[in-house]
Amino acid sequence: MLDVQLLRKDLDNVAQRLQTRGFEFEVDRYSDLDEKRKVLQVETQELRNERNTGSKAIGQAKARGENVDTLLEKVNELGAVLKSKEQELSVVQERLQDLVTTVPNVPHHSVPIGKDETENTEIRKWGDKPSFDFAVTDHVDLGQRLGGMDFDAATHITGARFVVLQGELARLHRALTQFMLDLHTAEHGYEETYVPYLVNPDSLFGTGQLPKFADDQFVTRDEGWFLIPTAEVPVTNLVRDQIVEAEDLPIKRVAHTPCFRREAGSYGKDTRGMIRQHQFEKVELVQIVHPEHSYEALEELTGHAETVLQRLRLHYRVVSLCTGDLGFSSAKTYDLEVWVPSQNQYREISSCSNFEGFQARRMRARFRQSGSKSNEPVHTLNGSGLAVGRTLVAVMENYQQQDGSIVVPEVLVPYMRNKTVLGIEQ
RNA sequence: GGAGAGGUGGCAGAGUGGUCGAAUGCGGCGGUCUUGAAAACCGUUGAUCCUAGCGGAUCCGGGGGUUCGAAUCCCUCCCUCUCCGCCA
Repeated sequence: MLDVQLLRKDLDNVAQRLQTRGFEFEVDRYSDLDEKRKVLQVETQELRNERNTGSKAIGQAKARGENVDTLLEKVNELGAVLKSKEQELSVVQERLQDLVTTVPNVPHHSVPIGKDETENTEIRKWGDKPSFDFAVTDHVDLGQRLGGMDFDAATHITGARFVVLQGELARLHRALTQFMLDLHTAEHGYEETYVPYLVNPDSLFGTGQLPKFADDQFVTRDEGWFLIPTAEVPVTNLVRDQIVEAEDLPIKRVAHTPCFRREAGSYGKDTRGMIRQHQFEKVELVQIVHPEHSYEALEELTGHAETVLQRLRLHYRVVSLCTGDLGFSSAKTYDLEVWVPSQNQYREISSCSNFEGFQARRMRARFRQSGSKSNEPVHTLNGSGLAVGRTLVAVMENYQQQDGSIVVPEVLVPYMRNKTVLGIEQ
C-alpha cells in the first residue's frame, strides 16, 4: 500500500512514476473520493462528539433524578443524522480502500525506465560460460538417463508441471538445500526458520498477493487457506501487527519451504522440464530493516544470493528489473540469472527486492524509535537464496560430461557422502 | 470430532448499561537516595486516524444488532485453553 501522506502531498508525481511501470492511477477518482472522505469524516466526528456529550449529560441528569425527556429527544434526532453520515462514510472508505490496495508500489529512482523484460539492465556478470566439446544435453534427458527424474510418474500422480526426484538426484537436491541453509546461517547471519505452508488471506494481503493475484494461488476448499507461493508470505508476516524495537532491527530470516503456484497465465511457457513447476523448493532470505538502511540491505541480500552461485561456480548475471517488469509490491528488484547451456540463455534463479514500506503498511508492521512519538513502518526485503529446483537444473547442465554423468560441485561433495561424480559406479 | 472454560493495554488481571481508554500489580522509562548497584520512595508509561494548531474521533478477538448511551446485553464468526476421542 502506498503512503497516504505521500498521495496527499505529491499525487501527480506518484501517478507519473506509476505510469513508468505501466499503471494508470485514477488521480481524479482518488482525489474526489479522498475529498469526500475528509468532509464526511469531520462531520461524523463532530456529530459523534455532540452525541457523546449529550448522552453523558443524560447520565448525569438521571443520577441527579432530573427529568431527561427533552435531552433524550434531542440526542435521538442526532442519532439518525449520524447513522446516515456513518453509512455514507463507510461506503466512501470502502471504495478508497479498494482503489488504494490495488495500486502497485512506486519504483525507486534508480530503477531503469522500460516497458517489459527486454529493457532490464544488466548490472554485472560473474564467471564465464562453460564450453563443451560435445553436444550438450538438457536436464530432462540427463535426469532420465540417470533414472532420477521422472515426469511421467508425476503426471500420473497429479498432472502436468510436477516431477518425481529419486536416488542420487533427490540427494543432490537435498544437498543444495542443506548447503544454502548452512551458508546463510553460518556466514550471512540469518536465523533458520520453519513456517506454515498454508496461510490465511490476511497474510497474503500483507505481502501483496491479494486481492489482485488470487488466481495465481492454490486455496483449500473448506478453510479458505492458501498454499504459499513463496516463503516470503509466512516469514514476512511474522511482523504483521507488530511493533518492533528499533534495536531489534535488522531481523534476518532464512526459510526452506516448498512453493505452490498455479501458473495460470503461463500455458505453453517452459512446459518441458523443471523450470516452471506447480510445486518447487526454495530457500528464501527475508530482512526486516530500518527504513534508512533498506537499500544497503538490498545490495547485501543480493550478494548473499550471489554467493551461493559463486560457491557452486555457476556463471550468472545480475539484472536490474526495469519499471515495467517490477513485481506489484516491489520498489526495486535485482534478478539473478544463471546460465542454462541447453537453452543457450540466462534464466532467473533468484529475485531480490526491496519493498520499502509497501508491505509494512499493509501489514501494520512498525518499529518504535526512542525519542520519536509515532511508530513508523519498517522496510521489508526478500530474495531467493536460491530456487532449489532451478539450481539443480543449472548444476546438472553446467556440470554434465559427455557420457551423461554429472560432476558434483566441490562444495556439495561433503553433502553427497563424498561422491564426486553422479552416474558412474565408483 | 464431542464436552466445558475463556479472549481486556508489553505481561498479569479487575471491571455486567452512564463521568471507563479502562482499577491494581509486574515490566519499561525518568528522578530521589547511594562511591556505584540493589532495595525503598516519587513521577511517568497503549495504538490508529482527523486537524496548521487548539483539540477531537475511534479501538476491550472480528462483524452485526439492541440502546440516548455498550468492554458490559443479544446474534454470528474466528481464535486460545482444559478433558475425552483420533493421530505423525
